[in-house]
Amino acid sequence: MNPIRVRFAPSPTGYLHVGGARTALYNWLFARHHGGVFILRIEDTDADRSRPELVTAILESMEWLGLHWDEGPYFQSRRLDRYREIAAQLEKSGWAYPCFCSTEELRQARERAAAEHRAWKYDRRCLRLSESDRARLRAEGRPSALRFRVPEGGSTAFEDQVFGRIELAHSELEDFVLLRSDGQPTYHLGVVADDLDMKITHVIRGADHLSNTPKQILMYQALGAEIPAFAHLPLILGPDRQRLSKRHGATAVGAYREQGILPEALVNFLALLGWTPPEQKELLSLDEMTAVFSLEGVSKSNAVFDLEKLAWMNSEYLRRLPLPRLASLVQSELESAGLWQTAWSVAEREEFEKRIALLQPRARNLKDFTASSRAFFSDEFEYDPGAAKKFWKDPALADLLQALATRLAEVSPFNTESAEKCLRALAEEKGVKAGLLINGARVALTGQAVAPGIFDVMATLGEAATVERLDRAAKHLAANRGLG
RNA sequence: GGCGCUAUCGUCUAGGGGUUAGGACGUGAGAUUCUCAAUCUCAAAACACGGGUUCGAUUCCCGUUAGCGCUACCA
Repeated sequence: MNPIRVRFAPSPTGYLHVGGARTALYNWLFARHHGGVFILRIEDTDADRSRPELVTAILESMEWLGLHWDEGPYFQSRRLDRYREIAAQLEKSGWAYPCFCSTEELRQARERAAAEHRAWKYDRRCLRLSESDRARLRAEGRPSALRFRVPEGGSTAFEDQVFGRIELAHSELEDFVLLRSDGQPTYHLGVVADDLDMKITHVIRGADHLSNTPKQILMYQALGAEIPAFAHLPLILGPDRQRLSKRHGATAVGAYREQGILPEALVNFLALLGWTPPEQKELLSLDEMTAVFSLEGVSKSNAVFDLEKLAWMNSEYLRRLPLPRLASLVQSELESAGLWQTAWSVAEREEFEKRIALLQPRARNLKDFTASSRAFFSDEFEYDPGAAKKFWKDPALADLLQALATRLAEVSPFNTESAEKCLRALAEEKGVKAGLLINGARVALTGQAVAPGIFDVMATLGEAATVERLDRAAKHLAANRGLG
């Protein structure tokens, strides 16, 4: 009867990274699959590390991925009174107590223990303080944090939707801090209070919180509240099996966007990192995933982020992209590369789309259009040295390309077929292999060793540009030959 | 160190008491060919180790090892 409510709760201490994005995605899919509500919450209780501008960046990345939220974003920084209220409730019922120990003395105690290879946890000395001790310390102006009182014996267990039964002895837990001495709530207080108030039914988050869960369950119990279901997700690792971090290169969602990755490709790739759809289908849209998503398909072991597979998936999506959408994406690329010519936006839109259609089957990412395919959108391009070395070796090429330019200038109508007929006739006449002319022309027309079929390139570029570029290359070759 | 979790090709994974251990990415070979990609065909590639349980374990149990996580007045 209870509607399903889930949340994604990033903290604005960095950009949205791929691990967070996957957590958001699974929450989103779970909500959509069950017709539930997906809530976005910003956990910005760490005033020192939280940066407001990162909130905007995170929201943008979510939108870009297509993960729209139904409620929020809620900000923890705006709910401080509520946390203090809950803290007070816990203190009143004896589940929490003030701690006057300074962070400095605690740090020293911890270090001493570590040096002696002793396990250490807070010794609860402040729990033993009498009312009068507390009153005295307060009168002295000693600041205090509020600690949760973990039950002495026994253990707390729960049934994780992914990992199964998890149990932790209370002796392993220390009396953790709920409220810092400056009155700011800690993560544990924030999450529990929010998940409670927001009526979250399923907490789906990274497995790094697995060991935190018993603490939170203890808090739910202390508050007499209903405990939500938990589902922890295996972590995403770098190629060295270490937790993904900056030194692995791009980890932020935005960085992949900048590299020319399509959001649907990234989403699909991330979905498969730790989840297997029925039938093991690889390419799925958000809608298809929604239809079959289930926590049962989630894996228990960490997954390595494989850039190669992402690149492959991106090319699959790029090839399937409807032309108008691809065209507008390429337009943005060209604009930011300073290659956009406004004329294309109106009269020559069709011409523009023809070029994109020609390039589309080979594109691996959006950047290809402004990099290796630059010659299709600008007359200013360089001859790739590797390409020239590979296909411009033959000294006869200067004359051959010049002849080709001359011949092609007379072809009418000029199209794929007529251009091919013309080139092959010339090759035969000169007694050279067509490939020599073809590959030589490829470098002349595109500057690259790799490009679509040369006759399609010619037809797409048009007669004037084709002739001009062949002529230019012939002169370039002749000049360089002269220099020996 | 303590506690927790995990363990199938290089990577993502399917499977599960008896299978030629399946798929995808990547890799290699071939076909095609004007380059490259795509496409098609083929190939190499895995049950971490040791004990049990069992007629039979990759699968179930225990241990070892390894990896990861937690062990903060970070989240």
